[in-house]
Amino acid sequence: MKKQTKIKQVHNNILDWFNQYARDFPWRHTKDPYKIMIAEFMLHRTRAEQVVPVYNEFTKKYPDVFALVCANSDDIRKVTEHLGLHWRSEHFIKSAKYIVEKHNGELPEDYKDLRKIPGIGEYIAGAILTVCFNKPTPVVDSNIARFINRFYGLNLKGEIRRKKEIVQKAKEIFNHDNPGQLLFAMVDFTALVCKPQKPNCDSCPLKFLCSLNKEQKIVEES
DNA sequence: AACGCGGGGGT
DNA sequence: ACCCCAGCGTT
Repeated sequence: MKKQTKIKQVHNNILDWFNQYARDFPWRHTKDPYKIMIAEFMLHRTRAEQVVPVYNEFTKKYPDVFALVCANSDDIRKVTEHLGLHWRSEHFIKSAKYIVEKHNGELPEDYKDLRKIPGIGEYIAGAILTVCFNKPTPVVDSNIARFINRFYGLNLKGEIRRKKEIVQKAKEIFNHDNPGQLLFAMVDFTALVCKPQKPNCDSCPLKFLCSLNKEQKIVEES
């Protein structure tokens, strides 16, 4: 068997796992950056299953940024209100106006330009770059941060998401020829296996590489 | 670095 | 009764 780097094994094991256990969501069938942006606004601190019907209604009603920019703000609010975080409905309106005015309705492919769009932060910018434009970019949500902290035994505490060590590891992980698929795989893996509480270490495809597994150190040393 | 936002589902 | 969720903007 060919020797692989650790990061290659992480990629292979995660993607093999993903082939079998991937969740299916409507925004995973498009690379339209507008729709990815809409999905990510809705997924902000909100469960994916809860977003599905809202996303479907929203994208049917406002299929592109030009439809959205013409929309009535009360109508937008009605579609999105039962997602909670009510102030988010302003993001839909402000981002659409900004994209039409500054970018002629096209989402930019540049990180700094994406970050200037109202409501788009580090995570959403990274998600758009990886999923829509296939540009390797470190994408760190709270789940991926937790995974990195565990897997590499960093033992960081507090607000770890933006810490240098976490971002550096994320950079290595997302340096991949299909970073968008890797993001979806990481999201599902950290939601279903490497969960916040009671992770399913027994069925984990990375258990023999993980710092939580004490046997791993023996394997490495032998 | 830390906090508020928020309804809804899981445990 | 908690805890957590594909984060962002502000302090």
